[in-house]
This record gives sequence, C-alpha cells and structure tokens, in this order.
Amino acid sequence: MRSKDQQFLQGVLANGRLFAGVSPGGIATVARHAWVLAARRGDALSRSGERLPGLFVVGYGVAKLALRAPGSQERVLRTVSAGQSFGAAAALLGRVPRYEASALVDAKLVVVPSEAMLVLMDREPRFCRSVMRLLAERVLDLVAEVEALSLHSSGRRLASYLGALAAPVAGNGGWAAQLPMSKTLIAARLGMKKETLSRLLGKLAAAGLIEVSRRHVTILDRDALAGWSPSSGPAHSA
Amino acid sequence: MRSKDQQFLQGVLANGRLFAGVSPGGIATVARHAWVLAARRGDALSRSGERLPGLFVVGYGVAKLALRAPGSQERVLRTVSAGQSFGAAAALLGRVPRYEASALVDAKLVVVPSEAMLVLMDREPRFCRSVMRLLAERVLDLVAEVEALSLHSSGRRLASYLGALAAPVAGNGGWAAQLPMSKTLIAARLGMKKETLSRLLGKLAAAGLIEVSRRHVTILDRDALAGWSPSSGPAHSA
DNA sequence: CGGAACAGTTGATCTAAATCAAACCCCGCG
DNA sequence: CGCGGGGTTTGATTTAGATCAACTGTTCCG
Repeated sequence: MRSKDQQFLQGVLANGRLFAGVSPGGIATVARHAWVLAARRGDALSRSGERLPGLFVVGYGVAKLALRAPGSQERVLRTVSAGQSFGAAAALLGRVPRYEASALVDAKLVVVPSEAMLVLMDREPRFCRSVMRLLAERVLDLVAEVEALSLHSSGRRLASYLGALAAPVAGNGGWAAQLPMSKTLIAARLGMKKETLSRLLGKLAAAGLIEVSRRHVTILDRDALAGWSPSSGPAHSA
Repeated sequence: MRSKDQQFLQGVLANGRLFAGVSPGGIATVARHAWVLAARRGDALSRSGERLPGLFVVGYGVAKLALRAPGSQERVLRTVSAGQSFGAAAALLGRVPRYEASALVDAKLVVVPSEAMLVLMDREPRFCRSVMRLLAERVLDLVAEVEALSLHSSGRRLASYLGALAAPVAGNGGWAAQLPMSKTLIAARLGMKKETLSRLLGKLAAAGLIEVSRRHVTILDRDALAGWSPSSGPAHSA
C-alpha cells in the first residue's frame, strides 16, 4: 500500500506544472515527506480554523474553496481540479486560511508539507521561480476578481464567466460551454444568488445570445455576449 | 546627481523588509540596475496599458493603486507608502497590471527591473523567500478583500476599516483613528460611494460609537464597532 | 478679497439584486 | 408506478446602496 501511494504521489507531483523542471531527485525527496489524502464527495479537506499542513495538489477529482459567512451563504472562491493546487499562500506563511476546502466529488490529493517546500525552494531555484509564478498568478486573478466584484454588474460577471468557459464546437464553427457544476454553486462562485443567476440566464436566452439546456450552454452570439449589459433590452447592435 | 540617486536608492532598498537579509553586495548589484522615479501629486507612475518595468518601492510619499471603470468611477485597491512596494506580481510575470498607479502626494520611488529581481532570486535564497512571502501576503489580503466584498455589507466594511485604523490614545486609554486620505477616496477604497460613506459615518456617530471631526475619528465603543451592523438600531448591548 | 474648484453633507428617488415563497422538474429508488 | 429530494425556476416584495440634485463648507490662488 505504502509503495502504491508513493507511486501515485510521485506521478501527481511530476505532472502538475508546479514541479516542472525540478530534478527527479528533488521530486523524490519531496515525495518522501508528502502524503496522500483520499476524500469522498463532500468531505472537508482540512479542519476549518486550523493551519494548513502544507500545499494541496489535486491528483484527481475536484476541490472547492469557499468562504463561509455565519448563516449559510457561501461564496465559492474557486474550484481546483486535477493537476492544480491550492493552499500555497496560507501554508507557506503558516496562517489559517479564510476559506474552507472540501471535495466536490470523490478525490485524491497529495499534501506537501510546507517544510519540504521551503527546503526545495532553497535547493532548486527553478522551483522557487515556479512557486513565485504560482503566487503571482493568484494575485493577478484575485485582483481581477475584486475588479469584477466592485466594478461589474452580476450580468457582466456571468457573461464573462460564460465567455471564459466557451469552447469552439467541432465542425459547425459555433461555440458552447459546459457548466462545470450545479447552477447553485456557479451562482455562489459569481457572488450572486441562484435566483439571480436563473433570471440572468433567462434574459440572455431571451436576448438570443445563448441557449441553455441542463448544463449545456450554446453560445449563439459570442461578441454580443462579451459586451452585454442586462438593461440594454433587445440591443439590435452597437 | 547620479551618486545622490545611488545613495537614496540604496537607502530605500536597505530599509524596506523586502531586501532585509540580502547581502550588501546583492543590494548594491540590484541598485546598480535600478533607478529613481520622482513624481508630483497626481502624476501617473506607469503608462497605463503598458507592462510594468519592474517592482516599485516607495521611498517617500504615497502611491495609489486604483481600478478604473469606463466612465469615471474608480475602485482604490490600496495605497502604498514609504517602505512598501507594489507591482511585484505583474512585473515578475511580465503582464499588464489591471490597476493604474499614481502619486497621491509628491513622492519618490525606486524602480527595480524584473530582470534584476530574478537574478537576485537565483543568487540569494533569502531574497527568494522574501519575494515569496510578499506575494503570499498579497494573496491573503486579496482573499480577505473578496470575502469582505461578497459577504459583508458596506457598514461592516467601514466598521472593520476603522477598527484596523484605530490606535490607542496616549493617556486616557481611549482609541482614535486618523483618516489617511479624503473621504471620497476612502469610499472608493471600501467599494462604496462617498454619499454612502457619509451616511454610514453619520449612523455610527448617532449610535454613539464614534465621533467624527474632519479627518479625526474618536472611537467611543471599540467592541460595539467591531460587531456593528447598520440596521441594528440603537442596539443597547449584546 | 473674491471666486473657482474641490470635498462633504443631506434629501428624494430609483434600481439591481436579495429575500420570501411557492411551484416545478428531473431522476433515482422502493 | 408513485413519491421524495435535490436542484431550478418563477413571481411578489423588500432593501441596501446608487443616483440625481441641491446646498455647504474648505482650500487655494490670482
């Protein structure tokens, strides 16, 4: 069992781009100090209110990072899927994170203790750069998040979320997006209530920009979607 | 002149905690590649829409980082004062920042080109750690910002802002806060309109929690302020 | 001294989004 | 087949905060 874990663990680390460029020896050393965490749908990934033991790298499955307010409303910060990681900032500083992490579906993650990270950072400059790049990217994303929250309406946030999700459809040259989770969660991710999300999707559909069927969204007018604002009625063109 | 700049430059770098622990030689090398930027009240610190030349360290004065929406409303991300820095994330990744930086008052800053940063990071692990810590702290701050924006009301944001600003008054054991900028800007910093800020300060005063006189705020009931919510009327106690 | 230009307050109104409340719809399961 | 529960929609209502607008300082400068 132990050795099977070791194998999984090394595989996960070797794959994600965080450890790309790190020497095999370095990875092996880190792997020796890391451990595997298996979680079932809904499980908490860390005791809330406690410091993180280290960096979490998702092997498979999806983790959800959410801010929770007293009451029940939650704000989903982001979801983390295979190959991605979370907790770097809080773990490296030894702080208690403000979010709670839980498994959105059955998942298996690798936990790399902060100590091992720091040692590797001292030893391999390339790894240090990777960590730096990871954190810097998070900063940029979060700034964009603050911007969206304070400067854009719910409608614009939804429109750009859909735009980011959109992928070209093979063949017909159209675009479509597959919602990666329940609409309730997407609403929480976008900082709005599910009722609001539902109504906005309705408006978007009524305006002829999208078509929604379950979790599949067909994007009929990608450009109009990008510049959409809820009030602007039929909006024949610009 | 050149040598005077060099002196200022080395002084600024040696002071801020970013370069704390870096060898004198390392600092000198970086200083040789860095330059001084003098700005007058209101000047832009970087051409908007362009990549940052490097990390900005404030020598004296205050810089303002603000997100701007088409129209005129701006959202102040944060202000940066002597010894602090900004632009690390965007500069290290070579991306165009989403905010505009400008001088809030006459200021002098040091610009450290990203290239020099990267070289020093490879050479001195302690510096690498510092940069990592800086970015990680920004991540945590920004997460807190997102939390405040999506989970707290304007009133609570203001209350905690005042709480954070509060300093004990010498002698009488009370608390007070000095507003660091115009109320209009504070409103933009807190993600609300100046009218709203004005009304909230009024409410806080009416509730007997604070007294406001120009930019000086006397905090009468620190605990009540911490747990304050706008609607809760007179709120005799908990 | 006078008066722009900025900064803050105050009041009346408007509106995006939350809240409350009731269906509804799909899907698995006994 | 019915029924139960999560997820979703829809409608009526409320509300926090924005917007519009007028008025009152303040500051600073010719």
